[in-house]
Amino acid sequence: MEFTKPRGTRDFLFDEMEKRKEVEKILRNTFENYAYREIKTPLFEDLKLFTTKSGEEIVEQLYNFEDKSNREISLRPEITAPVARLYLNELQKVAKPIKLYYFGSCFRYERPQKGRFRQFWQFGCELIGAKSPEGEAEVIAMCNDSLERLSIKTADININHLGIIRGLFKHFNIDFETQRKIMVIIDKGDKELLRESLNGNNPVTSNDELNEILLKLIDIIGDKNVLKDIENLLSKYEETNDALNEFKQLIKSLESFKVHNYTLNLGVARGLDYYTGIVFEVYIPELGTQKQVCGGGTYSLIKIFGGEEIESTGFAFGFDRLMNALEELKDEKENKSNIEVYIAPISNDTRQISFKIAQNLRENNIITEVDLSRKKFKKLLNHANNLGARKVIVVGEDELKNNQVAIKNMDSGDQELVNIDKIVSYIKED
RNA sequence: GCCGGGGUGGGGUAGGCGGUUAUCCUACGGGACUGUGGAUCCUGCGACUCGGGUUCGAAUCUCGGCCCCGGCCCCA
Repeated sequence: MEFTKPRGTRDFLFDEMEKRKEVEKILRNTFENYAYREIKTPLFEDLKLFTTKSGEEIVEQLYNFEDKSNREISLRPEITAPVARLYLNELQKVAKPIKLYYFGSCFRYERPQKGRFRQFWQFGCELIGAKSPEGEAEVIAMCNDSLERLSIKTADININHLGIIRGLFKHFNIDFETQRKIMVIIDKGDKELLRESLNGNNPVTSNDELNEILLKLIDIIGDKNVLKDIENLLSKYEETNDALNEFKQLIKSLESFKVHNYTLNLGVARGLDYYTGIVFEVYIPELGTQKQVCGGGTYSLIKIFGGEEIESTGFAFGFDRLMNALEELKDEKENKSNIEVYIAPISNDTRQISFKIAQNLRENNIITEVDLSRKKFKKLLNHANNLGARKVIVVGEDELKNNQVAIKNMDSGDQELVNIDKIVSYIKED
């Protein structure tokens, strides 16, 4: 074969697109139900937009290039930064809070593996300028709602408040560089590595008291009852009070928003310093190594791009991983075709009338296929069967003399004569 | 960027210590069957990922590229 698709990309065929559209529809309905409205940003942006947000190191994971006027351009690796840019360009004077959502593909030059592609889709949202625990709670509620509507029951939402650990850093006067190192290690979720990094031969910080608290903190995972443990642990560090209070309010609001399926997990972190409030991640254990299907949190990103200080809470689903999860979790139900009616003209003389019947059905939103290949009648039934059509309309001369056609139910094999004028109502009734 | 396993008709596969025409299933086309499907039979179409090497001879052995599947790194 001459051409193959580029590494890490995929073609989607009919059945798969059908499923993806269904998921997309559910997510759109959910987000719009919470009064979010859709935006769309370019597939490529100035390279600087992404390096400013994430550092020069990410260039090696970007699809970047110089355009014909020597502009440094990059395909977008995510949509948060473009949204922040859009906000600065267009939305600064719009009444807050602003709710927006997006769905589009992103590009990363990475090694493909399970749940990771070079072109992939993100479905995400931003709540801009509503920094409050209840704002964060509603965002999480919408995330939870999305998963429920997709019938994903094994998803686990892990929530943390980074203000807590930042309060500790402040208390112990930890410099930014060290903070960042610790955050990165916590983010990895590797407790052994953390222990080694704090207590080993070459510790990132020599503050024993801090180390001990950190090691205890990241072990705290559980439902809202672990709040007490956290409070006990932090009672003497008043720099953590504000964050802890916000955290408690968040949890209270979560209950009001009817979110019960969540885990408080002080081990969820982010390596980047613009996260200011809660962070959360959703895992689906069945997915294996790339089990994270969603990440989000509250951050102050816009200031980095030169805007006024404003906080935003958002998250994005890895759309392809959601699809993987649904595939993984689906119960064995057969892939039913959506073709409702197949029209089989018995002879060449009945073709034209068959097309008229087809158009009539389609005008009534009945998914209809009609033979266009001039196959023999027997083959037509075979084909209709392979397509999974529910009903076949047999258009033959004998019946047409009485202004009738035969409609065959492909499940039962039964067949009835129906007047041509009654076809639509006959199909709809069934 | 690193480590492993792979790549045979459209889809799924057998063969693999080199040796005639590369196996089977399925799909697709035609037919047995002049207007009734999922069956049967016949028949047609159609493949060794690419390039170099070893050899009289490579799907098979060897090296490299590309791609796929796992995993590591990374994950904004």
